[in-house]
Amino acid sequence: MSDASGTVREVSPDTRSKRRQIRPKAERRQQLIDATIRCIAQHGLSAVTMQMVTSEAGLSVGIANLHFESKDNLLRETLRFVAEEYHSGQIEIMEGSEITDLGARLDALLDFQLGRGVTQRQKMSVWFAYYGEAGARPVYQKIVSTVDRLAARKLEALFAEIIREGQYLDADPHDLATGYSALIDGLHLGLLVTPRELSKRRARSVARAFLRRAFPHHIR
Amino acid sequence: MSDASGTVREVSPDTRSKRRQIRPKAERRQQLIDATIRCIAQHGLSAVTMQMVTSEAGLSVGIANLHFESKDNLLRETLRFVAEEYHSGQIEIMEGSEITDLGARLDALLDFQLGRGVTQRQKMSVWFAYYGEAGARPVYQKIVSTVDRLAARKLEALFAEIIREGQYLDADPHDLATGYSALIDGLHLGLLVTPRELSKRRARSVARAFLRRAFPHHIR
DNA sequence: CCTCAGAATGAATGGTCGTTCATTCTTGAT
DNA sequence: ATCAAGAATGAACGACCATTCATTCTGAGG
Repeated sequence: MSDASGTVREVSPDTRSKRRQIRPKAERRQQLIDATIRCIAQHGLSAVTMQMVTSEAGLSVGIANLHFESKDNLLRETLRFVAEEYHSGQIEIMEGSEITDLGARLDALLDFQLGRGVTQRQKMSVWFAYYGEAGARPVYQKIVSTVDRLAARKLEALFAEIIREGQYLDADPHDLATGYSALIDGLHLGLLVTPRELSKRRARSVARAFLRRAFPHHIR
Repeated sequence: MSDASGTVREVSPDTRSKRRQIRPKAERRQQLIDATIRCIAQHGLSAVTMQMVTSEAGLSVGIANLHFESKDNLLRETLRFVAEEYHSGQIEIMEGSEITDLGARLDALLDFQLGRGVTQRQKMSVWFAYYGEAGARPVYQKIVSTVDRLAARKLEALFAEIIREGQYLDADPHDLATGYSALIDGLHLGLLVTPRELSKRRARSVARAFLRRAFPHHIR
């Protein structure tokens, strides 16, 4: 459990140095954000303390307030990082020019949204920890909705293209995009809260079924 | 500042009764759970304190530890209450014998899930506040998954009935039920986090579109 | 080799939290 | 009217939190 006690040592004798290291500000900030993500995933947002985060990062307590002005700020920046990572990943796929086939592009998006990178417990925990507080904290709402809006627009545009290409009548790209995004969110939630009853494999199959019913000519 | 010393007295000793009231244990417990729900919705789970909850309930600090043994226990019981309220509402609709038409029953379910009672910000906030911590707290996972499982089974059975009645080929009730539940969860999330971009009206239309694509003969 | 700007440290601080329990008060039975 | 049972109170306590800042240490530039 507690490898902090020293049971698990750094292997390389070089890096093991307890000598204090001076590193550029940007690097330390990222180091602390990464540690914060791990702490939220392991202990829950409400149990995260500055001591916890800084010791997880292998640094001293004071450093968090040196690079971020406060705990509040650290948490805000951590949310911003996770949100932007997720949404920029989506947008990259939707804007990328390597994939020309629309069906294949949709598949790539689904792979990203329910693939290894995103559905790691760590990231999902952070994601929903903030969602849980969003109702009471407008700041969180703003951070999420800002990046969300752009991705939603891009998804809607992709769907519109597919609808045109497939001649799908009475299919509204706006509603379909909203439904698909909600479905993915809900599946993430299921993977987090009831992992016993929902495997990643099945989550992907469920999402794919949604797309197949909407765009039968493009999916499978 | 120091009105505790007695400088500010009750004005009208008769009507302004701050007289302490003795009530049965069950009533006090519910009173505290209700107050907890309001506090979580307003301040976020991580900001909730015992003082906050008890003063919201109009009672003294000590009372929470009298009726629940600890804060942890109060929070657990609050989650259990909200979870059971939501799921028993669903099950009542799915088991009820007043509605015989399967399409109408589906509509009633959707009305409940995205209607006034459930999508009040208060309830949604509580819901997702706990989901956010669920990754780190197995107790929460257990509470949710226990009630969830029963509702999921009932939904699956309803879907199976509809599929049989409508002769919907290659429609898997299990996958459809998972997808529908995830969609509803995702829509709740959207209503909570980005209420500006998703109205209740549109959320219902999106969910209805899902059901229509799956069961075209039953919905609309 | 020396210097010093500023990165890193961690003991100390003040504030807030959950919890306790001696005391007060209410109610129903006597 | 009296009393006992126990519900309700809130001041007090100890623990732990975020934040500060005097001090130590580092490494690039001279």
